[in-house]
Parts: sequence; structure tokens; C-alpha cells
Amino acid sequence: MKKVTIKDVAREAGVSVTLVSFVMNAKMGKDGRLDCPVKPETAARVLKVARKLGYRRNAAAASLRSGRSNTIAVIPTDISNKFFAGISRYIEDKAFSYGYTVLFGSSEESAERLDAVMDTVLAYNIDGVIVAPVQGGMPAISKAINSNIPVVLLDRDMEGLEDVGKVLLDDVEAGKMATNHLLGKGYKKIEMISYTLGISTIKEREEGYKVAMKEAGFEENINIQYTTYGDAKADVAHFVKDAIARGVEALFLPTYSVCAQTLAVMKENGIKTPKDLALVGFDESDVYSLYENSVAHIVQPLRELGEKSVQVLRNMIEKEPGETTIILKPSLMDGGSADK
Amino acid sequence: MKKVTIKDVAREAGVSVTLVSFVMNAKMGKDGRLDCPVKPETAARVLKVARKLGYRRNAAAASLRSGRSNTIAVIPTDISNKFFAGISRYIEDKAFSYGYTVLFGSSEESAERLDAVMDTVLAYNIDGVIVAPVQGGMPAISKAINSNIPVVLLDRDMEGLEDVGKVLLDDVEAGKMATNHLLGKGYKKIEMISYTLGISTIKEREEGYKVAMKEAGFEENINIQYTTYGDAKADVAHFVKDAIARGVEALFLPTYSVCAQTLAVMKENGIKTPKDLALVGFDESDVYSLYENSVAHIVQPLRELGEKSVQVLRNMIEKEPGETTIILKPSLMDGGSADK
DNA sequence: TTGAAAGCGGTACCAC
DNA sequence: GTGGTACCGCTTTCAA
Repeated sequence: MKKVTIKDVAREAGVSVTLVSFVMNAKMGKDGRLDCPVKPETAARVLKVARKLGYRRNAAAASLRSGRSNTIAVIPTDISNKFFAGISRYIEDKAFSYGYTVLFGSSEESAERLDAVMDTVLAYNIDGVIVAPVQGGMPAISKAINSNIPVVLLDRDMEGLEDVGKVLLDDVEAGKMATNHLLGKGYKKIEMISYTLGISTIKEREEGYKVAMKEAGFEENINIQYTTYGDAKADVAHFVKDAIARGVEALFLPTYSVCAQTLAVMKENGIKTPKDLALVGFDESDVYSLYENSVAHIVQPLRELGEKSVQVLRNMIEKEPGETTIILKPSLMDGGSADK
Repeated sequence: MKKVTIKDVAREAGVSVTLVSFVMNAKMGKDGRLDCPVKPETAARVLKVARKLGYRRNAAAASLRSGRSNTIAVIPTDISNKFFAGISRYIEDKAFSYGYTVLFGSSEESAERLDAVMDTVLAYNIDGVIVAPVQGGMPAISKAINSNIPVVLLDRDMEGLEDVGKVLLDDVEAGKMATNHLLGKGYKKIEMISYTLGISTIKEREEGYKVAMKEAGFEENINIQYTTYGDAKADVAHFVKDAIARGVEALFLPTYSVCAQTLAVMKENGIKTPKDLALVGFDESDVYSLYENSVAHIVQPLRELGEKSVQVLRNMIEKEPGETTIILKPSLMDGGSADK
């Protein structure tokens, strides 16, 4: 079986290529099954021939001619991260329902990689991009905007970009929620271990923590320890031991990875939660329920984040009016690690 | 900034489009930096103009004309699975080093979805496909083969497919290894909880388990409980309690998901490992090290699996000779769950 | 309803 | 070394 083109179908069906093109692109209205200016019988015949010959549209040709590809790109920072892996599914489903194909490319939390992926993606005549910005990723994202490709920022905000859509979590609220949960249980010496990643998300979670502590009258207890993405292991071990020594009662860990690191350190050193140290983590993972004492954590509305980002992008692509910035609310999943 | 084409560059640089095409496609040899029949000064000028104008090759046009896209597709069964997420990175890196772009599309363990992804992928003039077969996925995979697109089966074998490359784990060996590890510790009543997924991988792990048990003289202890992918939770709870009641000493869990389910059941019911039940799991996860008593597990050589699959695919695409079936060896990561 | 023909932006082949 | 030009397969006027 070799490449079957629209011409082959046209010849075999005894019609022009135009007709075949019409038929192949016809979405069927909810009534019977047509919507194009082609006689039903002709359409049926074309369809039959196409199927018989195993015709498959050449996306490259279609995209070249029409300038559209019905394809959107999604660039998460780490595809193996449960947060993005979960969101990906919702994005795919929603995109599919709009007739878009989705291409994934991970930036691995690197601006250079983001730039490379963006180049590839732009070369493919993509209709729009959903991207989670990384530190220093501004130029790469600007490229898309300058090429007139609609961009939606997902999960992380980035200032100074014009005409971009945004679908974010209310991270300040998330920080407050986690902190208030611990405060509500009666903990007072609550601290954070955070990343120097320089992304909006984490900064706002820190902000929420601070606000909640202030409001509760424990401003003097506010303390955030910073580590670096990638080699956090040693730092975290040090922080945790130090915290215990200083009588810290609880920690808010604003990402899954820093939480996993912390749990590892605690396990190695026989530090029990919540007895020795109460915890609230972030995002979902099997680890939270399987850990000795299940871990309380902030949950993001993955489905909504995924679906909304596609919706916003679609509106931008089709130039339809609609919300362009959407902020969603987190929720808290309780667990033994926050008990008192 | 609007679309800049090769023509714009040609005009601006005062050369023909042919020259621009040459220059844009020139890979630089390790010496200075050319490899094409273009005078260096001309090449430099073209390059400068291209950069100034912000030229970006239109992949659709290139692919349409040349019939190649320098793009390969990877279709795992579940992108959020640590196994595939890990492999993806190695695939991307290796593919990149060969000058390929990678497109991902998950089949979600569904033949229908695999078919849809395959259609999309074939429409894109893809040069080759790396796919993890799902049950009933034969027709979808045949499509690619019939379209003369090279196919490499990753992780799972599927019989009756001609001219496909294969990069697999020695799953019989993995089953033996896990079982022998437990036998070596002195366990005798060793059983398995497995899936009725109907994929080669799991069947062979079962085979390895049986062989090892037989060789050790415990043939009469061989017992495999089967559950179904998706709704294993209740089954597993039942199996585990039943196993305990029957005096089973150890379980070999041949996938991450069945292992995670088992751990959840054990935690809920206060069943301790290895005291009440010894375990050997499969694949990697943070869970294994963070679980109360760390979990011994079989590890697959992700890097090799990923790199080899790209290599095999490349050889097939370029019609270069080389191994077309590669079987890699697993290893075992010990953990407290297998102690005695 | 239908069809002819003009490109979309590159690449490949050939001539100079 | 360099340039001219016929396509790749499809969509999209425009006319019939």
C-alpha cells in the first residue's frame, strides 16, 4: 500500500479533487450527515472510495496551503511530573473535542530547551501554544507572540507579556489554605522550605504563607528556607534537622518534589509526622497516601486547569471574545501529617 | 513580525532560493563550519540575513516536498507512568542527537485511542514510530507498517507483525530474578498478583516466576491471582487478605500499579512488610523508597531501552543494517520488603 | 453542485 | 558555486 492522495480518490470516484476536499473536510451537522455543498450521493461515493483506498490526508500539505494546522502545542516543564501528566490528559481530551491535535514537548525546566522546543513547534505552523514558563523563558515565549501565535500561560505567571492568556492557580490562596490548616490544628511555629526557582507560583505560595501567619499573629515565626531545584537533597536534610533543633512544629512544602525530599530525610532520620514535625505538601502523588502517616496536601483542580487553558487558547485562535485570564481555587486534602 | 519565507531571505541577501535552502540545511562539519557547495562568505551573509529577518523554516512545506519530516512519533500507553516518563527523556535526547523531532501521543491503554493517535501521526508524514502495543492494537500498528513507516515495538512484544524492530526487557529473566531473590532469602510460599492485560510483558514475568519456583522445587506453591487493569483495587484487597489467610509468605508484583495497590491495601489493614508479607515490586517510583519499609523492586534499564529504540528505528529509517531485535536485562534494587 | 487552476514554502534536479 | 523552475498534496478562489 503506497501513499494515496486526494487525486487518486478523485479519479477513482470520478469527481474533481475539489469535491473530495469538500467531502473530507465536512463535519457532519447533527442532522443526517452533511454540511457541504455536495450532493449526498456524491459525498457517500467519495467517502466509500476514500475508505477503500485507505486515503489519509497529508497534514503537511493541508497546513501549508491553509496556514492552519489544527494543532496546538503544550510545553510543560516536566512531563514526568504528576501535575503536568494529569493535566495533559484533560488538555488532550478538550483539544480533541475542538478538533485540535496536541503536540507535547517538555522544557525540562530549562530556558534553552524551551527555546528549542518553541522553534520546532513554530516550524510546524502550530495554531497556538500552552506553556508553563520557566525562569529565563521570556525570549522563547516572545518568539511565539511575535509570530502572532496565541499563547496561554499555564500554572505559572510571567509578567510583561502582552496579549497572552493565563490559566493559573490562586497560589496565594493555596499558601494561606495550607498555613491556616496547620494554624487551625494549633501549630504556631510553622515554616517553609522553598525553591529559588524564580517563578510566580512559588513566590505566591510563600506570600500566602506569610499573610496567614501575620493574620494569626505569628509574624515573628515566619521563616522560609531556600534550596535550589535539582540538588535540593542535601539542603533539605540540613534544613529539616535544623528546624527540629529550633523547635519548629510544622512545615509547609510548596511543591511535590520538595515534599518528597523532606519525607525522605524524615524517614532516614526517624523523624515522625506529625509527632515530631507536622506537614502540608503540594500536588498529588501515590506517596501521600502510602507514606507511613498519610500526608496532607494542597490539590490543584487539574481538570479545570487543563480544560480552561484549551478554551482560552481556542478563543484566542478563533478570535472569539471571552475571559483571557482565569484564576482557579485550590483545595486541601487532609492527612495524618497535619494532625495534632 | 509576519511570516518570513525563504524568498524574503533570498531577495534580501541577493541570492537565489536554492542557495538559501542549501545554507539553511547545512550541518556544520567539525572543522570550521560548512559542508555545502556554497562559498563561505555567501553562506555567512545568508545566515546573517536569515537571522536578522527572523526566518524560520516552514516544516510543513519541507516535509511536503521532501517526503521526510525528520520527526518520529512515540506512543506510550500512559505518559504519566514513571516508566514511560523516564524513557521519554532518553528517547528525546537520542532522537535530538540524530536530528529528529519527537511527537508524543499516549494510547491510554486503549486500542481505539491508539488508532486515533496513529492516524494523526501518519497524517504528519512521520518518519517512524516507536510504540508500546496495547491489547487489540494490531490493526493500528499494521496501518503504519502498511504505509511503509518503520515501527519499533517498545517494552511489549506483539506476535505476527513483520518487519518491525523490537526493544524489549528480558521479562522472563525479570520474573526469575524477583522470585529467586525471595527464594534466596528463604521464602517458599511465593505468589503473584497479575493483570489479565494480555500483553507479552506480563505473561513473561509470570513465566519467569513459574520457572524459578519450579527450579527451586516449589512447583506446588505456584499461584497467580488475576485482576483487571483499571478496577484492581477491590480485587487486590481481597487477594491480599486471602493470601495472608492461606499463609502466603511473599508476593511478586509485576507492575508498579499492582504494587501500589497492594501497598495501599497492606497499609489500610496494618499488614507489615516483610514481617507479614514480603514483597518484590516492579519499575521505579518514589513510593518504593518512602514506604515505611522500603520496597525491593525490579528495575528496567530506562536509558538503554530509550536509546536503543531510537537507534533501531533510525537504522530502519535510513535502511542501514543493524540489530533489529534487542532484549535488555533487568536488575534488582533491594529493599526492606524482601528481608527475612 | 461541480471543476479548473493558482498557489502555500520549500526541495530537488538540472543548467549555467 | 549559483540560479531557474517543476513539483509535493492540499485548500481555495472563481467560473461554469
